[in-house]
Amino acid sequence: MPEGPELHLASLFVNRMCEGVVFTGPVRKSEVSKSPEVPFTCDEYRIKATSRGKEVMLTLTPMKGDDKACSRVEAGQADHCQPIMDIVFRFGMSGFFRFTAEDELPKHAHLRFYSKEQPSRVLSFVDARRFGGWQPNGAWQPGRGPCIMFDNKGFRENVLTHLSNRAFDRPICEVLLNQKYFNGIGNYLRAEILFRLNIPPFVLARKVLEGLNRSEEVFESETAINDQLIDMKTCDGTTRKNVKVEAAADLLTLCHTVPLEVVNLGGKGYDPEKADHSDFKAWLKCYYVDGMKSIRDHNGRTMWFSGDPGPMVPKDSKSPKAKKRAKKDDDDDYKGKKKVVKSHSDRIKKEKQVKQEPVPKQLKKEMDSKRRKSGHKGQLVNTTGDKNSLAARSRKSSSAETPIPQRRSGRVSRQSTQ
DNA sequence: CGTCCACGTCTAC
DNA sequence: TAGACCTGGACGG
Repeated sequence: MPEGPELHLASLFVNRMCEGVVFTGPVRKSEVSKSPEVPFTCDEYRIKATSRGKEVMLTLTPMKGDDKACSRVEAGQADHCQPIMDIVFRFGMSGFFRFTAEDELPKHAHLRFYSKEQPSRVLSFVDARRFGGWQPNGAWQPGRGPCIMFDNKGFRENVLTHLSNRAFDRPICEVLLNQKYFNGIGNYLRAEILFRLNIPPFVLARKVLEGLNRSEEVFESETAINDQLIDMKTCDGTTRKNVKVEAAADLLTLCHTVPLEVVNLGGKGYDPEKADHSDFKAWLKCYYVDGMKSIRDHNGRTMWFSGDPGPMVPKDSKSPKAKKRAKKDDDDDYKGKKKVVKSHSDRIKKEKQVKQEPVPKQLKKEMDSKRRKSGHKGQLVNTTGDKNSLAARSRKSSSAETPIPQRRSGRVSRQSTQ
């Protein structure tokens, strides 16, 4: 669940679940994880979370100060208390937090915090792919910019004062993934943001950004930004005439407000496993939506958009295979989700499972990743056309016109949120 | 069974 | 600017 909104929602989740919970003992790490051990143990401590861009910080705070047994794990003996431990997490492609009973640990729970109750409950950092990780005694990663959601001013300043930097020589869609300037934007957000403004993804970033106001004066009130100012998608984004209106809908503003929309949806944001994912899917107007085009950028990441790709399109760029899914994941298969428990005896020995080492690495994996980046030449793909039948819709019409977001095939028939 | 794809960084030629 | 790092779901044969 890993773009800025998901990281923030994760911090809210931790604070909600851990409110009033007393944790105890050492922090435990799975064997397979390559992230560091967390040298913290305490008889009684609490957990709080905060987020910044694409990072989450957990703060472990001992409850009774020094009189309790607090010691460094590595020291073995209780030499001295370690007052507070900050741990900074990055989620990679698949990280998230869960809070479960001790005997229901999720698969891939790589860092665990145990509550003091008798049947103990456990806060787990879960990360199937292990692209994520953590740093004990950590600080926000240097080099990442201000949070796009919660430091709007800093974020905006940081971009506009560095436009001469070579980082902005690239297409806007690629620069939006540069966490030095857009800490919190990820692949679905860049698509949604550019789509709202009808900005071609492969236009020089500097060109799109230069001339934006430093101060965003239209929005003096931070609070007004959050809710709903975002329906002014009709703005062109290329003409700089109507300052007021444009400022209200400029790219940097949307980099702030669009992610906040996801936060305000509640739920978990991008998380296909969850029932409440349907709200998020309904929110998407471009990313993975039927009828939108997609193409791989210079880094091999799929860019979703509509209309003109812009002049800096990768020549001979690879395009993702014709989409075929779209169909299955919506419609009604939400109801009978097999997502049920299945928690049986076989689930209990989680410890062991987490342990098993990856045996035969590389080889086939390399093949896959290789193929992705240097794959064959392809061109734009209009998902509507390619999905089931090449004829299908008029891929032409959707290419040059103002996009009319087509819902993904599935109905978002409300489902009870678990 | 196999291939392709995924919400992201990292570092090494 | 390629890989590397990983697991697993969807889909094709």
